[in-house]
Amino acid sequence: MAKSPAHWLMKSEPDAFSISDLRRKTTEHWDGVRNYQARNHMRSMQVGDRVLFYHSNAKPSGVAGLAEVSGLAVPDHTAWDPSNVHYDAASTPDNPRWWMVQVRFVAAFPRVFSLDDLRAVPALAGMELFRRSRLSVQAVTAQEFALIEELGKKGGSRK
DNA sequence: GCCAACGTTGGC
DNA sequence: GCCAACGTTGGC
Repeated sequence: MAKSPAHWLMKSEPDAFSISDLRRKTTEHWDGVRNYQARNHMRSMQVGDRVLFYHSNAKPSGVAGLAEVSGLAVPDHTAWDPSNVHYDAASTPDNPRWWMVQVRFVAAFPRVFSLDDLRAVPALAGMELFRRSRLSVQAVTAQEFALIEELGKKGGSRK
């Protein structure tokens, strides 16, 4: 049993699904993840785990707000739909390959705490984000999470 | 739009 | 099991 709550960073392209979308919907399934490491992270998540909602491919990219895990991983049914962009014929209802958790909106930062903002904080220099930039679901430490929560709520730069 | 990083696929 | 080719991610 992992210590609870754990802390995560989850990426979404805001054009597809943003922190504002999550605020409007309150909860949403985090579907479409097609990377094994990211999937494994989701399968280890517990309800109540805390999440940094990260906007990727954005202007600027960075942490846009906070969420929490509100539902354990379940099979990602979008993998079974041939018309879905994330369709994967290798995933079946009998033997699902891809999974998704449910997340719940917690807070939106007044401004995105950008990559530049993150890089400017020495205590965050060890973040996986800087080494594994392509991994869409990452673990963060409780210390990193607390610092970004504090700084993000104050508002990042306007870049 | 470019391109570096890197995960996946498939031939052998 | 190796590794080249290929596709995707994501910052810029």
